[in-house]
Amino acid sequence: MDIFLKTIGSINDETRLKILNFINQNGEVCVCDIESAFEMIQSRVSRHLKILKEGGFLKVERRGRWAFYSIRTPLDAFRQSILDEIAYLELELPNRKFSCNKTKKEIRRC
Amino acid sequence: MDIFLKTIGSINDETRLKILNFINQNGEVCVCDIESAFEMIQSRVSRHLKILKEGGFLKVERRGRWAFYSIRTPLDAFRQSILDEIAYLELELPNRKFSCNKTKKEIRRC
DNA sequence: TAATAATATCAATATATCTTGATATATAAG
DNA sequence: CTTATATATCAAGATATATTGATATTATTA
Repeated sequence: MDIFLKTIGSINDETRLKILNFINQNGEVCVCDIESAFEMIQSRVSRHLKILKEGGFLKVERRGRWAFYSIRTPLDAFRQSILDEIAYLELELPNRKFSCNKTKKEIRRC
Repeated sequence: MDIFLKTIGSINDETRLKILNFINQNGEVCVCDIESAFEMIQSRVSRHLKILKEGGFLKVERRGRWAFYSIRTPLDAFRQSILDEIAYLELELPNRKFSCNKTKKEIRRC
């Protein structure tokens, strides 16, 4: 029950739907990717990512200075059906900007 | 998007999960059935039922003094998957009490 | 080791949602 | 036609969630 409500609560927000869809389309992204693409302040992005992670949709992997967020795999059927439903919504998503200070080598590894 | 958020918002509440599951198990119920089974005041029940209806999970049919709520049919695959997921949660549900003032004839019709 | 960059967390405020009690509406019964 | 019953809606207060700016933490670079 608590897990279910945490899952549902995590997608009960327009900003998080867009972020989740953005990651679903772009694959692994770091916090600053979302920050620059959505033009949101860092603390806001970080908080939303945390909520999506605790909702069971995202996983995070730290490499160097960066925290790379991506869709959790394997994803259970229920969360996958939610993800599919969100993909249908035709949300207006910003383009990825690659604006954080990664070296070419670091970007290549992403 | 707005419809999606309304759907998600409607199940983002412990009380509504229980009410939805109660209706899913008991079939058509009137407001007072939920009122007595859950020992909740009427305005609270009425409000939650409205939200579940607007979330696309319930339909309502007025017969006589009563408003009978039931799972909307046909239910789309996404909402059905949510309903199935909720059924798995093993929520503690109260028993139905049949305590409102229906005549035997009226109860028979339910 | 000091400075910088990326991220996380906290406190304050703003906004949304839930609960309650009061009132409105509609139907049925006396 | 008046009263009672079932339901819906509203306003006020309580609770939860979102946003922002400030600060903390961690890894990297100079």
